[in-house]
Amino acid sequence: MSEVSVKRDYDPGIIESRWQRRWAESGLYKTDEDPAKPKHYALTMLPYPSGDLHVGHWYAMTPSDTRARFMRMRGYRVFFPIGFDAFGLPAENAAIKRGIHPRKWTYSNIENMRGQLRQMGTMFDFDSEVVTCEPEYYRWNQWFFLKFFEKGLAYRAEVPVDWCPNDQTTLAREQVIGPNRVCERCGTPVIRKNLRQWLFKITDYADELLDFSKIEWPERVKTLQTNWIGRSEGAEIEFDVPGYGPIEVFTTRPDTLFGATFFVMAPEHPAVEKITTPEQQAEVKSYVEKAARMSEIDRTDVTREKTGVFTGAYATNPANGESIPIYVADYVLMGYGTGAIMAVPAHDERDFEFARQYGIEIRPVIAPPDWKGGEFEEAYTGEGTMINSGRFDGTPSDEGREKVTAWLEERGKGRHAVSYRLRDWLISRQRYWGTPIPIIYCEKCGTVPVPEEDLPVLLPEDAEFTPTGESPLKLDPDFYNTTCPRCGGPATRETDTMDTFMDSSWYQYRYLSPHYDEGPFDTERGGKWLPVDQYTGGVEHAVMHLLYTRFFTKVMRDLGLVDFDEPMRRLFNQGEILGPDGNRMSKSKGNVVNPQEFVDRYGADVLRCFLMFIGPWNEGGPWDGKGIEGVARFLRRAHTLVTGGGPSGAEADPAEIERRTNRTIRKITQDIENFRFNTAIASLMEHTNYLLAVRGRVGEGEWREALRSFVLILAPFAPHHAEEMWAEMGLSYSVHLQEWPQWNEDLVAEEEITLVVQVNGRLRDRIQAPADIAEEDARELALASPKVRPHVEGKEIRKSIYVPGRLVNLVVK
RNA sequence: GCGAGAGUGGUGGAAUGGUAGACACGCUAGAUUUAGGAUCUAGUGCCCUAACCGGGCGUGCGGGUUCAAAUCCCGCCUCUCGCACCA
Repeated sequence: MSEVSVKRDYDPGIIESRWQRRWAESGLYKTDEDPAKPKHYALTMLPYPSGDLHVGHWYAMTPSDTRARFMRMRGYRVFFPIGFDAFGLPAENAAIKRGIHPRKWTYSNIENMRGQLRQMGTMFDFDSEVVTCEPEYYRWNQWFFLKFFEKGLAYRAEVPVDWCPNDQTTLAREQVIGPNRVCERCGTPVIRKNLRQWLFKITDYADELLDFSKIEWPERVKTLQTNWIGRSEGAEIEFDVPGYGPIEVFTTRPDTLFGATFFVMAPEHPAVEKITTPEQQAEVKSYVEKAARMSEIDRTDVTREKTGVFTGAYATNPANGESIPIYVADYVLMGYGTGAIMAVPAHDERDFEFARQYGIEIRPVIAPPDWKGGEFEEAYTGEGTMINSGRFDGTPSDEGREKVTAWLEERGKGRHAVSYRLRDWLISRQRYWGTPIPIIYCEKCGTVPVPEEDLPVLLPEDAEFTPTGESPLKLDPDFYNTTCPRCGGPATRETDTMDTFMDSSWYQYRYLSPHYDEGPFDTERGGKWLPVDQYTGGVEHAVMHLLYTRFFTKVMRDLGLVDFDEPMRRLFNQGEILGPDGNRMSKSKGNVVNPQEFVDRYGADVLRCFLMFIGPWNEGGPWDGKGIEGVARFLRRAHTLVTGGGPSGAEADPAEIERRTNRTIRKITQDIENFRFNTAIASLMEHTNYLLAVRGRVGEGEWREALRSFVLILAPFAPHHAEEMWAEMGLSYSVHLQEWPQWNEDLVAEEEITLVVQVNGRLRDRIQAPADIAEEDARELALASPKVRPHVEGKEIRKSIYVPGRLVNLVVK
């Protein structure tokens, strides 16, 4: 068979779609439920149906698929589902722009992407597909909301919230990104508003969320979540303000209490107005107003000089009875602790800076080790010995923290306290395309949850959804006006919809029984598959989706729905594939790479393998399509192994073929286990090159055996090619139902090795030697080398190091 | 400022104490071809040498440990990401 006809033989357009059809017809990827096999739930993050699958989807999904296929061949029953995160803003924005309904836009995208997902050649179980904008799905969002409400985990409160002026909705704290505080979706800087909103009490689970002992997740994600939760331990201390009453502060350093020489309140603190003396009223008022006008970005700019205003009032330090001045300053934030602090300039950098500026006493109360007395040039924040602290003088500061707290507690002036940076999860959104919050407001009965049997509260199809800043559902009288389920009187519905992160917090459970209508999922089936064994997705969701879904699972456990604590046992973060210009791919930058043209030209297998080959999966990087030719060549050459000339002789060493095959099986197995797809492909290439080199010089039996193993280990990477080759070898359908080949460690070992000879650590020669050569023999061999001799002649050999099977290093002088 | 990750040929990358640059891209030469493409063969870190034989240098920079360092330790530089007045 000539090379030309071989080339025509593998036409990806024909061959790939033919196998895809056959796979679908034969139900090859229907989930294997065989209870005798160990289970493996592999999950890739729920994609948003944005229109077309872009190369980023391929990058995220196909290596996951490769690993799922591998697990299946290794004897696991594998559940590998897919679905669509179908609610959310882009649908609405597109709908507004094009004048079509968000549902229509979303479904046509889903339709489109379903076809493209099949083109990828994945083993997704499409029967388990979940579409989150379906009433049969969001009904259970509402059900969860009701359960949360019953448990006191869902509540409504007027809170300062982040508002995106572009998307015209509130955002959760996690969805405000970076120092510039921009919207996670659109990049617009957010503004502050006070609104009555629904929140989930994720803070109740803060401590448990800090415990990662039951999961194998990347350190990076665990650190991000830990920092996000921001637990700090300390004390709440009451400072009395004569004529007003006690005001509480939170501090992590109660041991420095005696050094508090002033007191600061956040401009938003509700007591500010009440404690301010008449003479200071005007100045304080103008400062507070200025702070309110200032943007969040300016307000939190750390390089800015500290500013503040004296209120005229004084607070009493409960430790020593001293009166200290109360300031209003914007470096104290209302959103953390109690919104008021005791300022200890000697031992806090910010307080130090402020005290210098306003000429306030800086009194050391913790003596640094080796301190000789004298003024502080900067705040000392480390540990030391307590001084100027009355009865506590001489106490080490770390001990002092507990002792001072206990002392305050005895006198009813303070207590041990823990503070978190984590805020409750704000779930209200003032947009149309989301899950209606199942709450009814009745004048007589107040806030009434929609009874479970009335779910789902359907999202009206014909609402006017152009954003106005108000919830669109408010403008739909048929939706808005209702009757109270309790008293039957006139009532109105909650018109906000839920954050779409609600949908993705529990979708992995719904996949198990997407049409189940007696609960969010069939718990019996859950017992057979849960929890997720291997999750893969981008790190950008570390403190959003990945925190929310852990929270959800813990609540679900407390509701008795699951009997474990963590949703996903293992997590792997793949990197992000960037545009050719090194920037994130986006339509506006015009740097989006469309996978379709590569699929058309080379086929899905080539694109899959190329994406796995370009580098370590966790690193991502800019797209550079040039190297794809190399992968195309590799698969073409691999294919010619079965179509090209067969065995015609037996000159090649059969042991060598066996050894190489075993070694490659071992390498590929270990690489897939460790997500090192790039080196796996490299060794497949190497093995292909070797097999091509010995083709025609191999006995029939060895050749077939070598090819069989090769096709099996190729199968997870290039499923179409492998299937085609398998069929061409006359083997029975399907390669994907075969068992993963075993390697034999004894057959991997080399009989002969390249012995490296160094003199004083410098490479001088390489000598072929038996693998089990003894030290003396190796040294003798080395000394006999004509390349080595000039470097050792006339010199004393002081030492020789022998690394068995690798090298000899002669140390001479 | 704090925390994490990274820095290796023209390019993507491999090697986690023992042959630096596997595997590819690209490039050069040759074969095949009317030509181009495709394919095949050989070469390809840099420098000295006409070439060979040799040799030297080389993993961001500087030092150290070791028979031996891209890899371990100390100090610095650069880039990327995250957090950032959190009391």
